[in-house]
Amino acid sequence: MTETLMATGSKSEQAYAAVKARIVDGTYSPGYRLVLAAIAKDLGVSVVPVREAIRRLEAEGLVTFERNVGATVSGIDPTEYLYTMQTLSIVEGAATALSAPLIGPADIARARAVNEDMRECLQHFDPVRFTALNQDFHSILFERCPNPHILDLVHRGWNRLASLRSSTFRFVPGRAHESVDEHEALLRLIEAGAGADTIERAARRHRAATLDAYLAQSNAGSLNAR
Amino acid sequence: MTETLMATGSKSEQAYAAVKARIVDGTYSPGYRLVLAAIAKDLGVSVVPVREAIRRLEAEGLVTFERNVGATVSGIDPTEYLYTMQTLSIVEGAATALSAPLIGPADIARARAVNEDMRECLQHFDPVRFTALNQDFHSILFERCPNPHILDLVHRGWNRLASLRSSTFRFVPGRAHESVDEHEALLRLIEAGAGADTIERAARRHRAATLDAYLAQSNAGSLNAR
DNA sequence: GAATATTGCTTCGTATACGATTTCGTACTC
DNA sequence: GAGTACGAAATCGTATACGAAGCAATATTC
Repeated sequence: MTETLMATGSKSEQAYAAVKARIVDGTYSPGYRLVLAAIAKDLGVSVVPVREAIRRLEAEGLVTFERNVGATVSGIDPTEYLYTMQTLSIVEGAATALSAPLIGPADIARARAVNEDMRECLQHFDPVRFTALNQDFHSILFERCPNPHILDLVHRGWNRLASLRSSTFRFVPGRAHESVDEHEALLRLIEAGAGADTIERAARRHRAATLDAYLAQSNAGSLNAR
Repeated sequence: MTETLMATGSKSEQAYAAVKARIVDGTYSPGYRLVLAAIAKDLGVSVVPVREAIRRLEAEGLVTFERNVGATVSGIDPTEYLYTMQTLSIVEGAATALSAPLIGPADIARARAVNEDMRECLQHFDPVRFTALNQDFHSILFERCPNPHILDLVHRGWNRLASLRSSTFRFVPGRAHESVDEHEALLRLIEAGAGADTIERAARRHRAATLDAYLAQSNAGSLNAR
C-alpha cells in the first residue's frame, strides 16, 4: 500500500488507525492473533510504532495482551458484551442527560429524520444499516455532552460494540421496532425539557432493554434490575 | 519458577509503576515535564519501555502528550477536576449500587470502622489522612462491583484525583463533617437492602456534594442539577 | 532599536539488532 | 503406547543508534 498521506502524522498514529479500522470492519475478527512483525511489514513500518498502537488499543479494550505471548483481538465473549452494554447504559445515559439542555431544534430534527430512516429500514430489515443508523441517532443525542471525559467513555463503549461483527440488531431483530418507538419517546422528553434524571433514566433503560433482549434470547437472567 | 525476585515483571511495568507513583505522591507535580531520556536513565532502563509507560499514563489521563514536544503531568486545572469528579460521581454511584447486594456484614463492619477513624480524625484535622481514609471507605463499598469495566473506570477516576497534590479535603475542610455523616447514612441504606436506584442516587449525590462545596468555594455555579 | 533569519541544542520518533521467553514438534524412555 | 524431556522456531522485550522536529539564543539587517 503506497497510499501514504501525510495528514495522518506519526507512524504510530497510522498504525493505530489502520489496526483499529481492521478490527472494526472485521478484517481482524475476534481471537485473531496480532503479530507485531507481520503488521509492521504490512504497513511498511517497523515494529516499534506498531507496539505503541497495540498498547493503545489494549487500553481501549479492543485487544487483549499477554506478556511474551502477544495480542489478540478481544473476543465477543457474551460476558464481555454484557459488561460493555451495562457500562454503556450508564455512561451514555448520563451523557445524554447532560447534553439534553444543549440540544436545539435543529438537532431534534436531525435525530428525528434518522429515526424515520430507521423506521423505514424496518420494512426490508437490514441489521447492519439499522445498527449504523442507531449509532447516528444516539450520537446526536449525547454528542453535546459538555463533559469530555464522559463523552470519551461513551465513544469507547461504542467502539467496543462496533468490534462485534456487523450488527447488534442481527442478534435481536425483535428489538428493532420497540427501539424506534423508544427513540421517539426520548426525543419528546428532550423537546419537553424534561429533568435530567428523567432523561437519564429513559436513556439507560432504552439500552438496558436491548441488553435484556439479547440475554433473554441467549439464555440467562437479567442484569436490568431497575 | 521463582517469581519472587522478578515480581515486578517487565521493564515497561516497572517504568509505569514508578512514574505513576511519583505523580501520585507529588514528586512529579502537575505541569512537570516528563523527559524520556531522563526518566530512563533514572530508572536504569532504556527509553523504549518508558515510552510505553508514558503512553499508558496518557490513556489514563494522568499525563498529556504532545507530538514532538513531550509529556507533562496533567494539570489540576479546576475544570479538569470538575469533569473528573462529575464522571466519578456517575461511575462510582453505579459501581456502589451494583456492589451493594454483594456486601456482607463483615464489609459493613470494616467500612464503619474506617468511618469511625475518619470521625476521630476530625478532631485534629489532617486532610491527607482524611482523604486516604475516605478512599478506603469508598473502596470497600464499590470493590465488589461485578462489572470489571465499571470498576476500572472508578479506579481511573480515583487515580486522577490522587494526582492532585495531597488531598481533596484540604480545599473543602468544611465538607469533612457532612461527609462522615453521609457515609453512615449510605451504610444504613446498604444494610437495609435499599434498592439499587436509591443507593446509586445517594452515592452520586454524596460525591456531587463534595464537588459543589469545592465549586462554591472557588466561585462558579453548580453542576449538581439533581 | 526592532524584527527576522540562522544556528545549535534538546528531545522526540523510528529503524535495526540482539537477547529472552514461550510454544510446538520430535525423540526418547518407561 | 503414553508421557516426558529436549531442542528449534517463532515471537516478544529492550537496547542502541540515527534522523527529524521543535525551541531558544544569537547574529544580522533594515
